Amino acid sequence: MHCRDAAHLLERYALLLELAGENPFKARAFSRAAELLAPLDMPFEHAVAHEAIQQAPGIGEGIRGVLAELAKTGTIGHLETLERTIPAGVVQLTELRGIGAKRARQLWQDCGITSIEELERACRDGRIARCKGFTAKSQASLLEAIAFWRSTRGRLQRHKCWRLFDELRSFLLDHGAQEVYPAGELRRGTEVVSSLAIVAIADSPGVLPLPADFVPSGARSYRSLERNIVVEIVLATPDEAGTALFSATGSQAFIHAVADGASLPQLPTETEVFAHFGLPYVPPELRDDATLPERLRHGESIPPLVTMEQLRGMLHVHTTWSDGKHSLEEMAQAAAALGFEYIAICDHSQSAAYAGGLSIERVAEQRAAIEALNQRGLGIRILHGIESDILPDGSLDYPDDVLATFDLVVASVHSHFDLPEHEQTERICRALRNPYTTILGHPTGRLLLRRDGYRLNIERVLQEAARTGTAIEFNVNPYRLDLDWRYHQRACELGVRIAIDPDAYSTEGMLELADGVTVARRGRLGAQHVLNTLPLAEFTAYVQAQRMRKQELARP
DNA sequence: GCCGTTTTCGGCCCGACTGTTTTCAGTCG
Repeated sequence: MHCRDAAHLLERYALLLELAGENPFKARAFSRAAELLAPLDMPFEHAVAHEAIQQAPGIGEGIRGVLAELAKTGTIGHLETLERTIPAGVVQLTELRGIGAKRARQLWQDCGITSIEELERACRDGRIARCKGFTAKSQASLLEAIAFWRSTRGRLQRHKCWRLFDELRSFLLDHGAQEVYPAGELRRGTEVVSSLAIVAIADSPGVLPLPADFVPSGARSYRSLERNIVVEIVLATPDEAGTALFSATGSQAFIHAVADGASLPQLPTETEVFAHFGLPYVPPELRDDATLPERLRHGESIPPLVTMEQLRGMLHVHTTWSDGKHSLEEMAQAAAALGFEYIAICDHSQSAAYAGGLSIERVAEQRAAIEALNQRGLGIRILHGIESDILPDGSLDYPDDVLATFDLVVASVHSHFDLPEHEQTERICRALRNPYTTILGHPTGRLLLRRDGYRLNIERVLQEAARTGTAIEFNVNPYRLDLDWRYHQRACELGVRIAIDPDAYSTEGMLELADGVTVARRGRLGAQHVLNTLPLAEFTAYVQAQRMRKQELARP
């Protein structure tokens, strides 16, 4: 068992304990153990044998026993018992916004609700409003939460889809496939994925076994509806690999525009498929644009899109100084190993108490720690940044003399999401005018398939960013992918630089940059539009020039 | 369940928001 699977079971255990009415802090203790294990990339059995895990803070006698049981038997007996006593539908209730373990338990025990479908019927019949602790108003908001839940079903954030792809890829490679490629939306870079397409290459694809849940859906394609999203596997020989990949990648409208009614020739590479139709190779990220083939035929060329290799700086990462999982040194070393020239540590600021935000004293201590590491030399330059909360009035979270000590400032909204659009916009614009704001972090605050962004006039924000010379983040956390790629071209038109940031809480989080670059390419970003493609010297000069310019602007 | 003691109980990242049980509990970030 891999550590991440063990962590998954422990999280599940924590949730079921709480649904069973146990002390929430007991559940939290198991949840913390899961958080400890989740980032470890090793077999769970190895991790458990480690002294560092056995003696880690938060791991005591009870949890040690559960870990030992899990390592020995591959399961947790008590968890299995809970799975039998708590209906699966009750567990699912917690997927609704505004429903935690307490309320799910209440709906189950007091109102006899054991699934989301039942809850919906009960809300429509007005029965929930009569339950203790609920009213007509909460009944209405439950219906809203159910509608939102339904609208997000059958779609996955990209990292979850990659996990599913990796699992199926391993299976196919183990069973005789020579190569396995992602296609469809995952390859095109859509921010969420509703159907996963996979192309498996084998000399004799007819004899390739597939997981049991796949049934035929075409001549050489198989489909499963038994996962969170629709999954399609297309089998092809090496000679027809290019065509299979081209077809499975889509979009359908793009394929039609390329082939213009003609049938597709079976060819080994996609480049040959495009050449057959007199076109240059079109990167998958641009293949939602069905008018592109026609424009290419009329002489338009494909813009050069940013690549992972062009990124020089890893901006906006967290460490154990606030709520990150890895130390300053571990994060810096990991970024160095990925070939980055500089890394900007941006832990949370003092108002973010829930995330261990840094007091002014801690800021100074962290600065000294970073200087010491830079003295030692880790093969990467560490910049001292901060992710400063934007306070409700639009000011930043430290006085100017403290802000001036940072090498850069990412300013982000983490509270008061519900301001009216005009107030929220003005709040953010005020933060943009702050001379020390280098980058506006996750500009809309959306969490994909979880919550919409705050109400905001994005055009006004982009214009103020342009006027003040402030960069805007493209936060590649798979839940965020914020600023939405649809606004990237507008930002570029206005001359606003985009910072492609991992917002990583662990060294693994840094790896999400590569996939984030795929999504950024969808917004047609080129290296020249991206702030952190600048070499270190130019980056620091940019920050200095930006501060001076803003101070000029601030003068009456 | 874990932890640290003003050591064997009483806290548990902290503040905002929401709805309503009008004085707080549940949820969220």
